[in-house]
This record gives sequence, structure tokens and C-alpha cells, in this order.
Amino acid sequence: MLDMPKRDRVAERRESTRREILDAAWTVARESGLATLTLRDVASRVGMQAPSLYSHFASKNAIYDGMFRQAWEEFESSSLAVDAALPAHPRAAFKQTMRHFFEFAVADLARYQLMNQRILVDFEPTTEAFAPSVRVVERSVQFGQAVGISVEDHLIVIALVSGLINQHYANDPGGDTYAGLLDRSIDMWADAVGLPPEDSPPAM
Amino acid sequence: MLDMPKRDRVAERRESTRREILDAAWTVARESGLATLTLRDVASRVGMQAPSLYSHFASKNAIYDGMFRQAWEEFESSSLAVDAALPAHPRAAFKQTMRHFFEFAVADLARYQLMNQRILVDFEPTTEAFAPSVRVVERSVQFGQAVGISVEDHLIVIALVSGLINQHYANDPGGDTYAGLLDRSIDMWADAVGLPPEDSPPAM
DNA sequence: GTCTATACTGTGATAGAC
DNA sequence: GTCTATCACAGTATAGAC
Repeated sequence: MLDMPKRDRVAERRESTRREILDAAWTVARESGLATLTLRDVASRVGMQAPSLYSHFASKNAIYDGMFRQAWEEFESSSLAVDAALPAHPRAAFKQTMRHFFEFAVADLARYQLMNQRILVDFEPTTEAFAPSVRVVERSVQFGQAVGISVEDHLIVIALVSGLINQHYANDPGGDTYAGLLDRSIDMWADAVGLPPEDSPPAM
Repeated sequence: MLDMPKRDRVAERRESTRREILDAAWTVARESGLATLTLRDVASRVGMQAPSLYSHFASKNAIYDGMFRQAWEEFESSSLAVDAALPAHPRAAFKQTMRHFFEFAVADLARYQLMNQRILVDFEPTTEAFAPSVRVVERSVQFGQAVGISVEDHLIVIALVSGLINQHYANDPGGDTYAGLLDRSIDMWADAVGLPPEDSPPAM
């Protein structure tokens, strides 16, 4: 007999329903706001009654937890893709990863609020849902240290980009004012922490 | 007869009740979160039933509007006080105003969320409530331009500080990690935009 | 196992008595 | 101006059909 994994059609269907519900929850969150999302709206979008959701998620916060995990897994995998084709110059590499962070955040307000802001007061992500977020931050800090950036200076550049994202949503949603300030901001920071300019030969 | 303003005891009492309600709303917002504040909690704190609030505010959002205006008026007046005793060196002056901004934001999460973040999806401040906020931003930009800072670079430093505030609340609430990064961050920016170091003589 | 039906509590808001 | 009563709708939970 071949040692291949047996398909569990019941489990597959269950998982597929969970994903459908999460997809619907994202749609509703984008339309009516993350915090004001209602289970009735989510249920009706997948053709169910609200109480039926409880067969698949233990609570509304469990749905948020699934969304939180999805969002960070998506960011992690897209970050890995970006990192795979990173420029040799550290400064250019930082610009690229930070622009990726900025654009991912700016593409979806509900997702950004869930991932990075504590607007859901009684929601705390579970350890498993939090794991991809921890991995992303660790990878980013390690990359910085590999090119001589201290942890403190790394915190500053992340704060800088997250501030640009903030101001984008607060003052210019849909515009490109803050996207246009991104490279100049990163250059300011890179100059200060001693990263060589992009037209200089790579070290070693 | 003396031409003194007549006291309107009815209007005075009305205004005082409104302030009482707003004070109670702040307390509740700090305890249970800005978005999950309930009218019943606010009412019971001032010894009323929830519907009675509607004699003083047209809706829950009207209460948020009053709070929004209070918060920005408070920030405006404290900013004027700070500006009155500003150091002569532009760099030191920036450090001081930005630290004031940071500390005001970090002192009260509910207030910061109401003032600077769009977590209340269906709340839009009225023009009158928005006015002090506009004045504060205008004053700040004008000060920057007076010492040779472009509007774009001014947007960057505001984004930088707002990012530090963000990260403080997200990663180190109650701690002082990000407060400790403030001066170094401002110095990075000041170096990049060409503000002279603090130990240099003031220009002219 | 998954769904429908139904009920419970709590929310913002309104109507009308006093 | 404050109250009681009430409404529509939210999240949550259980019972029971299939």
C-alpha cells in the first residue's frame, strides 16, 4: 500500500466553509467597518442564519481571530516573496520592504486596523493566530542587524512607516501624498543610521 | 444702569449639565473603551436615565462631537502655553513641541483615538468641533515655514511622531521605550532637513 | 453534524406622561 | 427636564428537526 495521506472529505468541507465565512466577514468588514461588523450580515452573505455560524466558530471574536491569522499569514508570505528578490544594497532593500509594508497596509483599512491597531477592545488574538506576526517581526529585525542596524533604529524606521500609514488614512485616504513621502523618509533615516547611498558599491 | 452682560441662569445651568455629561462620557470611555461606551453608563454616572441625555445632546455622536471639540481645545491651549516659552534654537523648539504632542497623545488612549484615529466609523466631527484642530495644524506648519521647513518635511516629522505614538500603544503601553526614541528620531529628521545642531549659535 | 426556530440580554433612539 | 414604556436590532445561546 502507498503511504499517502487519506483525504478526509468531511474535514475538507468544514475547512472550506470556515474559509467562506471568513471571506464574507472580510467583505462585510470593508463595507461596514471592522468593529461594527454584525454576525447577521456575515451569515446572510454565505446564505445562512446567524446562529449557524456558531457551528463553525465559537464566537464573534473567534471569527476575528481567524481573520487576524489570515491577514498576518498573507503578509508573511508576500514578505517572503519580496525578500526573495531583494536588491543588494541595504538601503534599496529597506526601501523595498518598507514600501511593501506601506502598500499592504494602505490597500485595506479594515485589515490594517485588525493587524496593527487595538480598536477591538475585547479581542485578544490567540497564540496560534499571533505566531505569523511574531515571525515577520523577527525576520525583519534580523535582516536589520545583518546590515548593522541596531534594534532601536529598527524600531524607529518601523514607527516612521507606520506613522505615514496613519497620516495617509487620517488625512489623505485614497490619495498618494504619503506614498510620495516614503522614499524621502527612508533616505533621511538611512542617512542617519549610516547606510551607504544607493549609488555606492556594495560592501564586500 | 451699568452695561454689564446679563446672566442667563437657565443657559448657565444647561451648559453646566452638558459639561457634566461630557465629563462622565470621558470617564466611561477611559474605562470601557471609546467605541463601546454606552449611553446608559454615561447617564447613570450623572444620576439620570439614558433617554434624558437626549434633552442635552441630539445623539450619541453629538456627545462624541462635544468630546472631540473639548479635546482639541485642550490641546490647542496647552500648545499655546508651550509655544510661549519655546527655546531659541529651532531644533530644540521642534523637540519641545513634538514631545508635547507625544505626551499629550500618550496620556489618554481614548482621547488620542477620538482626536487622531477614525475608529468611530459613523462619526464625523462638525465644522465647529473641527475648528481648533485646523488652527493647531496651521500654527504648526507656519512655525515650520518660518524656520525654513517645507510643508512636505513638516508632514514627515508629524508622521514620525504619530508613528512613535502608535507603536507605543501597540507594543509598549505604559512603558517608556518610544518616549526614549523621540529625541533621537527628531535629531535624525532635523539633520536631514538642515536644522543646525543645538550647540551652534542661533542664526541672526 | 448542520441547520432553523426561538429566546435572552443589552444597545441607541423615540413617544408621551408629568 | 426627567421620567417610564417601548421599539428595532445587536450578540449570544439552546432546543430540536433532519
